[in-house]
Amino acid sequence: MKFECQNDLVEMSGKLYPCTVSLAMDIIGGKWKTVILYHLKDSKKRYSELRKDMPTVTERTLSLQLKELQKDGMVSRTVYGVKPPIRVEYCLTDFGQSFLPVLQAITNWGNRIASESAT
Amino acid sequence: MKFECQNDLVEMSGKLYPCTVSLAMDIIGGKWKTVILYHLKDSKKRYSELRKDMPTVTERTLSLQLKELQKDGMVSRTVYGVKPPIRVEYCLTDFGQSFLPVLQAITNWGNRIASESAT
DNA sequence: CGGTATCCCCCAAGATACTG
DNA sequence: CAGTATCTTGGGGGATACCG
Repeated sequence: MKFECQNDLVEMSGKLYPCTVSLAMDIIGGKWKTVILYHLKDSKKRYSELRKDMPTVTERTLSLQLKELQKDGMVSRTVYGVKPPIRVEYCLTDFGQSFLPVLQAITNWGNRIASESAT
Repeated sequence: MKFECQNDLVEMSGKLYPCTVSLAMDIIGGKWKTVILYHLKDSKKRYSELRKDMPTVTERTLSLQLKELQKDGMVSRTVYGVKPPIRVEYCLTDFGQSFLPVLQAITNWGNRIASESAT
């Protein structure tokens, strides 16, 4: 299995990374981002649906992480209505979709760890 | 692209995770772990070689992250010699090797981001 | 050579209350 | 319904000096 990352300094949105692996991890790192992306992988979801999918994340954190995912172009946010109760839907962008192969690899690996340790 | 994670509470080494994606990210999350694993993917490396590969990480952090990777069974540490100067080699374990497909996916994705933004 | 020890700072993330 | 506002805390990570 041979593969290489771009192993020079990379600049992106004003940040410097030692390599492209580092850059990628800055976008999807943190405790919750991949979990959010996982729950958006097959369909758009409302905010309240994400909360049900992830009962252990706080509102504040979910909100902040969604904002960062938007800022990085991974997720889009669409508002329906203007007076409360409004409806907000989150959806993977095309760029977010490009992450799906990575997410699948992470998911497979995580499943394998859990099942092997359950032996 | 259809795939599912084990979406129940998972327990691992005394920690509780909401799903297996979360579990996987706890092992490889953080600023440096994937970068370290990247530099170990093809061959074992000495501590000093890793330092050269990653000039922007501090000694303390490199040391701490290597310890966590060992604790999680991703990396093995072998010491040669007993009196300074000693030689220490770090190497992916079999479990660490199982992470390579994920690392490859992350690498490809990171490269793609960097090249597309460089347009 | 391959690390620790020490000190410090920032901020990710939790808890809880409140709002347009 | 879909979030902010506030406050708090743990610990990840940096800088630097030192050690077996």
